[in-house]
Amino acid sequence: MQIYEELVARGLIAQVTDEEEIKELINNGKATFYIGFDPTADSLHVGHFMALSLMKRLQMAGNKPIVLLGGGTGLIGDPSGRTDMRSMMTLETIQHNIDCFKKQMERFIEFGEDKAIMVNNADWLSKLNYIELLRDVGVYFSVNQMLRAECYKQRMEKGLSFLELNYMIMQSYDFYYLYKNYGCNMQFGGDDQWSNMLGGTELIRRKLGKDAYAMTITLLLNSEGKKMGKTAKGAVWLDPNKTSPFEFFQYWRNIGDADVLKCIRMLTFLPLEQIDAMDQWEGSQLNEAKEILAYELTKLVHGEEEAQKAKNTSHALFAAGTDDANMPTTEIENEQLTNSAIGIIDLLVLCGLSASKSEARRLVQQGGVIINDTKVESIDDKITVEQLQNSVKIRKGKKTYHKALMK
RNA sequence: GGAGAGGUUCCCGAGUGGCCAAAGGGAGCAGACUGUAAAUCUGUUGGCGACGCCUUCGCAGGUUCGAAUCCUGCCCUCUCCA
Repeated sequence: MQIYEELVARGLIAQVTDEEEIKELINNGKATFYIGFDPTADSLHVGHFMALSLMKRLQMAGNKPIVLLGGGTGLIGDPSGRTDMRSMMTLETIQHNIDCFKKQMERFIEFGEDKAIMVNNADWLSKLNYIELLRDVGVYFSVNQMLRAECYKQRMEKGLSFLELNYMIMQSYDFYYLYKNYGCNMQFGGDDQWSNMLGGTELIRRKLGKDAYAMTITLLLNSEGKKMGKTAKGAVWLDPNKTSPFEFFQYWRNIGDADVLKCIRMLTFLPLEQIDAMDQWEGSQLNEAKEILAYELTKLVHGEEEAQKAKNTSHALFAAGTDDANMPTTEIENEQLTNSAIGIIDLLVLCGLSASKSEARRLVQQGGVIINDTKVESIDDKITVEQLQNSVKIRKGKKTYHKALMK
């Protein structure tokens, strides 16, 4: 099976500008393609991960990837598919985010001569001259068409600033620039980037009379149509300091039944035959599939050792219910004790298991706190130094475990 | 620039002088049921030294015994006109 066919089989392709041509290019390793990453945060997330895996897949098939860091476009902010404007970032923040991105990317993609290259669009975008740009590039864009673009739909109600409207032009210019200077003939990206990407192919056609291609990756949606890779607290990050390998593992371990196979297919590098075999699984057998998914992804992102650890912790907690060394731990200082003990409410707050004492009280009153396998019955319960010296296992709800011990 | 509408708690959205820490829904959290799933049901969702007190309804002032609600100024958004 060739790479294009594999991408289709994995359900990764959302839209393409010219199927035959793209198939021909990537199946024969003739594509030089780019994917843009705007430095919107100090860590990559699952959406970026998908793009990077696609990049890796194509690289393995002999194509040449260009990672484009959006040092310039990040200054503008992509309005695509958003209901409100992104907050403006300072140059320093953007630079910091770019540095963070670089480090994480090097884990996935091989950079170097004849391998992948990395560029920053600040290098050319920030040098543009307004009047020149308007005359050279601006003429080729129809405002009427831009406003009709799907990605701005939501913004037509809430308001779209001129700054943001220009995002599409910048991204189109990037493609044009890379085409001219790096022979980049293809752009990939999330499906929400479709309009922006078409802007680029159109610009190349109009300015150079050449064809370039674009292809989008299916957005990872769950069976309810919501974007995956997000929790109530925010994105699932690839940075272990923002989302620990265990949390990361658990996120995938707890995926809905209806979404497991799709995720395995789209996100892992497991052979398709093996995945097709899992397709038959039903009911609680899916737990096994979820574990495979969680393990594979944790391995890709955090390495085999961390993946194994996360898996062990998960087993220890949910299967056996015993203690484990990898549990998040809070050390209690002497000053935090009164009469050689600490109230359960204070302890919960201290460990970050509750945002406030009120929340902690509620939690206890609703029977959601278990200490060392015993349910806490009263909000006045105390934990003594002796207990803390041996370490105390706190369980909040069904899935959150924490350990507290004396420093 | 002109005319109109509007900014409410995590989000949507009610409330137009006291009964408002603010309806309803969504989302979250906890409990039951389960397979660490989904669906469903129940409770809960500003803070604290908690039958009380403090902070919150765009921002800053003012009127009043009392303001999310009335007045003044400012900021922001949308719609129509230019």
